[in-house]
Amino acid sequence: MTAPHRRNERSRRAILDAALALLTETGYSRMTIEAIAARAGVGKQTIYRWWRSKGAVVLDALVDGLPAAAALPDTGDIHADLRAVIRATVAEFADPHLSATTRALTIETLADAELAAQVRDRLLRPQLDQVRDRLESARRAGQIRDDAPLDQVVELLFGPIYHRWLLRTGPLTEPYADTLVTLALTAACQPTVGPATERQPDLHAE
Amino acid sequence: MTAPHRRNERSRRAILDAALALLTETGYSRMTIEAIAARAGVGKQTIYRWWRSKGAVVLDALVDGLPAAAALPDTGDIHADLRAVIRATVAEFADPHLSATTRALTIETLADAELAAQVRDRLLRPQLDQVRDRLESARRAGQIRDDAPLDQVVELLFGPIYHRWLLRTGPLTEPYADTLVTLALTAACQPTVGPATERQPDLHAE
Amino acid sequence: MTAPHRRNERSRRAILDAALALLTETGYSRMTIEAIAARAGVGKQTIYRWWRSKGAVVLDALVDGLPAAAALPDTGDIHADLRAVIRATVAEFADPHLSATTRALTIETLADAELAAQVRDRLLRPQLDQVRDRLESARRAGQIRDDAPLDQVVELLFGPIYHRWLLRTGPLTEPYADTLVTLALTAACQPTVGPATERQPDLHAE
Amino acid sequence: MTAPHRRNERSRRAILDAALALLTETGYSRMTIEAIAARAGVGKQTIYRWWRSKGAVVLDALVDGLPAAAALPDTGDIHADLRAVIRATVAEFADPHLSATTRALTIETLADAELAAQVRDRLLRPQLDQVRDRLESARRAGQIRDDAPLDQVVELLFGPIYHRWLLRTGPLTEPYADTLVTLALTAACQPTVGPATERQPDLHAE
DNA sequence: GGTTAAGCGAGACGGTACGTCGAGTCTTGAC
DNA sequence: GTCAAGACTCGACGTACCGTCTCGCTTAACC
Repeated sequence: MTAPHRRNERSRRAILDAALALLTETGYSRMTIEAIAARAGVGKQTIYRWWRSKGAVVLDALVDGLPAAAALPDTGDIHADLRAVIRATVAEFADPHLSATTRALTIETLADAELAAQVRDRLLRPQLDQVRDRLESARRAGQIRDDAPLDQVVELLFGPIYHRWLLRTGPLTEPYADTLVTLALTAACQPTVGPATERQPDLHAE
Repeated sequence: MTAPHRRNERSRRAILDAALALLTETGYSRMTIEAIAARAGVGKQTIYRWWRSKGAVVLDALVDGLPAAAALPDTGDIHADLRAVIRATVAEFADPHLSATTRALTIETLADAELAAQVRDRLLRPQLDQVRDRLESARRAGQIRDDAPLDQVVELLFGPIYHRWLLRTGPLTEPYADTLVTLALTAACQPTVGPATERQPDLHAE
Repeated sequence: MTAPHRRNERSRRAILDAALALLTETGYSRMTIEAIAARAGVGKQTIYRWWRSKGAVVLDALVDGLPAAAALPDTGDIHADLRAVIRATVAEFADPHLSATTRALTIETLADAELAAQVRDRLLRPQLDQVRDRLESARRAGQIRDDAPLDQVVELLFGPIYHRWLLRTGPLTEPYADTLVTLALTAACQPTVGPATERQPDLHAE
Repeated sequence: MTAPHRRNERSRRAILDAALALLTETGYSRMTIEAIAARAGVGKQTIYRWWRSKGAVVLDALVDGLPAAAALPDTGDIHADLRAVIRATVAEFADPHLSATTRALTIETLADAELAAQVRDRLLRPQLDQVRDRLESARRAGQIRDDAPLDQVVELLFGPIYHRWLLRTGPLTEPYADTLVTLALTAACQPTVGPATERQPDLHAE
C-alpha cells in the first residue's frame, strides 16, 4: 500500500467536507463521486486512490464528524439511564434527516461486506458497547440477573428499533422507547420462563 | 393506468422468471433492467410499462413464488411453538442464498418508501401476524400478561434477528434463537420492572 | 451491422456539422468526441455507435461538405490546364487553415490503416484521377509520350507538394507550382534518358 | 536552461532505450510518457526536464541510433548512382518495421512545427543533401541541364515515394524506383517543355 | 572533505477525455 | 394497442495520462 505520509491532508478534508455537505443537500443516492470531486476541487482519481466506494467516503465523513464516545451516565438507576439513551436513539431514527443518511449507508453495507464491517465497528459498536457496559455495571450492582446474556439484551433494545425503522411497521416515539426499555429490562431482571436454554457464549469475553 | 386485460401473460411470466434467475445469479445490485429484458426476450418498455422500478419487479417475482401463509401450529405450548418458528426464521437468515434475496429487497426498501410499504404488507406482515395471532391466543390462555404489548413483543422476537443479520454482530444459530425466545417470553410473561409506562396503542386495534 | 434505416438523420447531420465547426474553430487535435457530442446536442454513444474514431467522423464531415468532383477543364493545352490545377492545389496546401485540417487527418491515417484507405479513396483519389484523366486525354492527343507511366506522372506532380508541405522544406508558391508542372511534363514528354526500364504496370488498367 | 553537466547519463540512456523499445513494441501512438518513465525506471519529471514532448524523446532516440551520413558514391554515372540510393530508400519505406518508425515520427512532425524542423534538419536534410550534392556534381560534369532546379529535382525523387507510402496508392518496388529515377533525370536533363517559368530561388544559395 | 544545491526516483495531485454502461424515453413495424 | 427491437439523450462510471508538484535521497561542485 502507498505510504500514507504522502497523502495530502488538505484534499482529504475537502473531500470529507464535500461528502458531508452533499449528503445533507442532495441525499445519498443522488450524490455522485463526480460531484464530490467537483465540490472538493479535487480530481476524481484522488478519491478513487484512497477510498473503495462512495460508501467508504461517507463512512469516513460520518465517523470523522462524530464526537468520541464517552461512557453513558451511571446514576445507579439502570432503568432511567437506559431510558435516556434509548429515547435519544429512537429520536435519532425518527428524524428524517439523520435517518436518511443512516438508511443510505445501510443500503451500501448490504451490498459490501467489507464496508459493513467498518460501519459496524467504527460507527455502531461504540454505541452498543456503551449500553453493554452500563448493563454490566448494573449486573455487578445486582440489578439484573447474573446469567443474563448481556449482548442479547443489548440487541433486545436496538433490534426492535432497527426493525421498526427499516420496515416502517410503527411510529418511533418516546412512549415506544419507554415500553421497549421496560420490556428489555424485564427480560433481563426477572427469572426466565420456559425450559432452560443453553448458555450463550459472551461475545465480549476475553 | 393501462387496461390490464390487454396484458401479455407470457411476457409477464418471462420477466418474473428472468428477474428471479438474475437475482440469484448476479445478485440484486448488479442486476439491471436491461438484463432482465434481454433475458426475458422482451422490450425494455414492456417492463417500464408495468413496473415502477427494479425493486417492484423483484418484489412481484418473490411474492409470486411464495406459498400462501398458513396459521402457525398451536400446540398449547407457546414456548415450543415460538421456538419452532423463530428457529426457522433464524435458519432462513443464516442461509446465504435466501439471505441474499432478502438483502436485495431490503436495499430497495430503504430507498423507496412506496415499495417498502408493499414489501412490508405483502411479504412480512403475514409472517409477523402469524406470530402475533399465536401470542394473542396465548394471552387468552393466560400464558402471558394481559397488558403485554403484543406488537412490541413480536418485534422483540424479529428485531434482534434483523439486527444481528444486518450488522453481522454475531452468529445466527439455534441456541441463539432459543435464548431469544426465552427472553421475549420472559418480557411478556413476568411482571414488568421499573416505573409504569404509558400503555402503547395497539397497532391492530380497529 | 445495424439496419441503417433506423438511423436518426437529424443526429447525423448535427454531428457532422458540429465536427466541421469545431474543426475550424479549435483545430483537429484539440477537438474531442465529447465536444462534438455536446455541440451537436447528442449523446456520446450516438457517435460511438456509428463511427470508429474521431478521424472517421471528420472524414465523413469533410467528404459530406465536398462538391462532387467534376472533370478538369480541357482547353487542349495540357500545360496550361495542369498549371491551373497544380497552382490551386499548392495554394490549398499553403493556406494555414485548410492545411491544418489535412495535416490532422493525415496524422490519423498514419495510425489507422482502415481510415487511411477511406481517406485515400473518398477524398484524394477523385482529385488524382481528374489529373490522370486529363493526362490520358493529352496522351491521346499526342502531347505526351506514348509509354509515359501516367500514374507516376501524377505522383510526380503531387508527391513533391506533399513532401514540401509535410517536411516544410520550402515555400509553397505559384512559381514553385509552375516549375513543378514544367518538370513533370518534361519528364512525360521528352524521350527518357538513361537505360531502358521495365514498363510499370498501369494501376488503372482494366 | 539547466546546466547540462549535472545530467545523469545513465538515465538519459535508459530513457532513449525504453523509448525505442516501446516504439517498436506498442507503436508510437499507444506509447506514453508514463510508460517510458516506468520502463526506464525513471521519474516522469526527469523526462519532462530534458524533453519538450514525446516526439522530442523519440527523435533523440532515433537520431542517437543512426550512423553519420557519408557522401554518396560518385561513379561518374549519375543514373546508376541515383538508382542505387533511390532503390535503397524505396526498400526502406517498404519495410514494415522501419516504416513504422518513420510513420511515428511523421505523426509528431505534423502536430509540432518545432519538432518538424528538428526532424527535417537532423534526420532528413542530410539524406536529401547527399542526393543534391551528387546532382550538383553531375551538373558540373554537364550531365544535367545548367538551369535545372536541383532542390526540386531532389523533391521529384523523394516526394513521390513519400506520397505513395503515405497514401498507399501503389507498391514500393525496385522497378518503381527505377522508373522514378528515369523520370526525374529526364526532367533534369532534357530541355523543358512548355512556356518558360521564373527561375526558382535556390534554397541552398548562400 | 564537507556543504549544499541540483538532479533524481517516486508518485500524489488537479484535470481532461476516454470509451462503456445503464437509465428511462421514443420510434418503427409486426401482429 | 401491445409487443420486440433497439436508437436516442443523458449522466455517471472507473481508467488512463497529462503535466505539475512535492517528498527524501543521492551525488557531484565548489568551497
